[in-house]
Amino acid sequence: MGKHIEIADSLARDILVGQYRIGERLPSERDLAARFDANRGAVREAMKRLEQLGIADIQPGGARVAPLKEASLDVIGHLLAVGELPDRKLVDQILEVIDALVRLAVESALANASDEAIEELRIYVTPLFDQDMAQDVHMEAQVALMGAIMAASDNLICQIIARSVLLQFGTRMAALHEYWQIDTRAHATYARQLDRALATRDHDAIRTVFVAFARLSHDSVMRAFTSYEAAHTPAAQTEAAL
Amino acid sequence: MGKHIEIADSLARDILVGQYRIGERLPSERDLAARFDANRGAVREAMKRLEQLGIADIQPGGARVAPLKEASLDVIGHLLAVGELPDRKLVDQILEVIDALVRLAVESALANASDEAIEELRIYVTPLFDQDMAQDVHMEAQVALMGAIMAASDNLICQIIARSVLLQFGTRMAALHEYWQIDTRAHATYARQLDRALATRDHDAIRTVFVAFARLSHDSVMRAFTSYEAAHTPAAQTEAAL
DNA sequence: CTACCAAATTGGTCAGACCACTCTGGTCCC
DNA sequence: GGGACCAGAGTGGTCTGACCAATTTGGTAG
Repeated sequence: MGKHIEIADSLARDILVGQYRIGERLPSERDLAARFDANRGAVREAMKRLEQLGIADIQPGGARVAPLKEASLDVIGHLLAVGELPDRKLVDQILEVIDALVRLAVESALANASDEAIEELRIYVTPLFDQDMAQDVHMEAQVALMGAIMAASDNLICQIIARSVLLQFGTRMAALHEYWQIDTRAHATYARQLDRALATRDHDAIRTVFVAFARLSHDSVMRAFTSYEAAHTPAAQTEAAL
Repeated sequence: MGKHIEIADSLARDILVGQYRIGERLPSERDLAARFDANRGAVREAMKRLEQLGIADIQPGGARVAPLKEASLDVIGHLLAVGELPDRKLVDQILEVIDALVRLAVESALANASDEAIEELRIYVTPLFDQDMAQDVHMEAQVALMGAIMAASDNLICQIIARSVLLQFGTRMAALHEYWQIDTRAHATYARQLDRALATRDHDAIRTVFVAFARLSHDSVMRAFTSYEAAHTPAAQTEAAL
C-alpha cells in the first residue's frame, strides 16, 4: 500500500477520534515527514487527501482541523472505522438516509419510468420471494434491487449518493457479517406486496412496503450489534479462549 | 489560482462533455504536462483530483475514464458548469434530492428533538412570514431554515450530503440569479402552516408543507430558466445590443 | 502596552531522476 | 495462419532537493 495512504489514514483517525480539536493546527508537513519517516511529497499527498475529505483546511502557514459538518461524504468510511465496531447511531443515520433515497428513487421511477422499465424492476423483486435463501445471497439480492431502483429512477444525483454511501457502509459493516441475521420470511411477505404494488403502480402501497423494509433493516443491524457484543463480552471472550 | 486546479478543471470539463469515451485512455501525465506547459507534479495533482472526483481511474499503465455513475458527489459542481446554463433535468434531480433530505431531517427532528430545539427551529421560520422580503434576503432565510432543520435532525450524514449539494448548487446557479423570482406570498402562507405544524408536532401537516415548498422551488427555478432563455434568444440579444 | 519589523517557518511549486509495472509490437514456434 | 512468448518503450509511483511567496512568530522600539 502507498505510504501516503497509510499516513492519510493515520492522520484521519487521529482527527476523527478528537485528538486534535477543531481549528487546531496540525503538525507541519516537514514534521510529519520526519514522524512517519516519509518523503515530504508523500505527506503532502496525504494532506491533500485529508483536505479532499473535508476534515482539514490547508493554507499557507499551516493546516487546520475543519468541523465535521463541513466534511465530504467520503468521511463516512473513516468515521465507521474509528472504533472496533461502527458507531450504532451513525449506522442508524446511514440507514435512514439510504431509506429516504430509495423511497425517492422508487417514487421517481413510478412517476417517470416506462412500463417496460417497471417490468424489468420486478425481475429484481422476485428472488426475494424465497424464504430459505442464504444470508449472503439475500443481501446481494437486496443490494441488486436497490441498484435497479436507482437505475430506474433516472436520478443521477440519487444514484451517486446511494452508491457512495452503500459502498463505504458495506465495506465497514463486514466486521458484523457473521452476526447478521435477516428475517427472510418477513422480507418475502413484503417483497410480494412490493411486486403487486409495482405492477399496479400503487404509490401508497409502495410507501408502506419501504417503511417495512427500513424497519427490517434497522432491526437486523441492531440485532447484529447485540449479538456481536454478547460474543465479545470479557466473560464470553475468556470462555472462548479456554 | 494553482495550475493543477486549472488543469483539473479543464480535463474534468473535457471528460464530462464526452470528449473521451468511458474506458478510454487519457493522455499520459508527461503528455499533459507538455500540453499545459506545466510540471508533471501539477498534472499529477490534477489527475489525483479527477480520481477523487470519481471520473478517472488511475492505474499503472495509464488513466482511464470512469462511468459517471461511479463518480463522487463533488462532480455535481462540474456537471452544472459544463454548459452556459446548468442542465434543467439535473437541477430538477438536485431539487428532488434536497427535498427528500430536508423531509428526512425534519421528520427526524420531530421524532427526536427536544421541545427547546423545536422552539429554536421555529425562530428560523418566522422571517418567512414577511411577504415583501427582497429576493436575496428571502433565499438566505430559506437556506438558514434548511440548515437549522439539518442541525436539529442530528443526522450527520444528512447534514453532510445536504451541505455539499447545496454548496455546489448555490455556486453554479448564480448565473440565473437575476432571473430568479420567488413567490414570497405563497411561501409566507406555507411558512405559517409550518410554524403551526412544528408547534403541534403534526407530522402530516409538515409533510404537506414541504411538498408545497418543493413545488414552489421547482416552479421558481423553471421560471428562472424560461426567463433567462427568453432574454438570451438571438432576437432579444440583437435587440439588447442596439 | 502597542505597533511594527525582520527572521523563521510554512505550504506551493518545480526540476530531474529512478523504479516497478504495464503495454506494445515483433518474433518465434506450432 | 495463429497463438504463445519476450524484449523494449511507456506509464504511473516515488523520492530527492531546491527555491519561492506568504504566513507566522518573536523580539524590539516607540
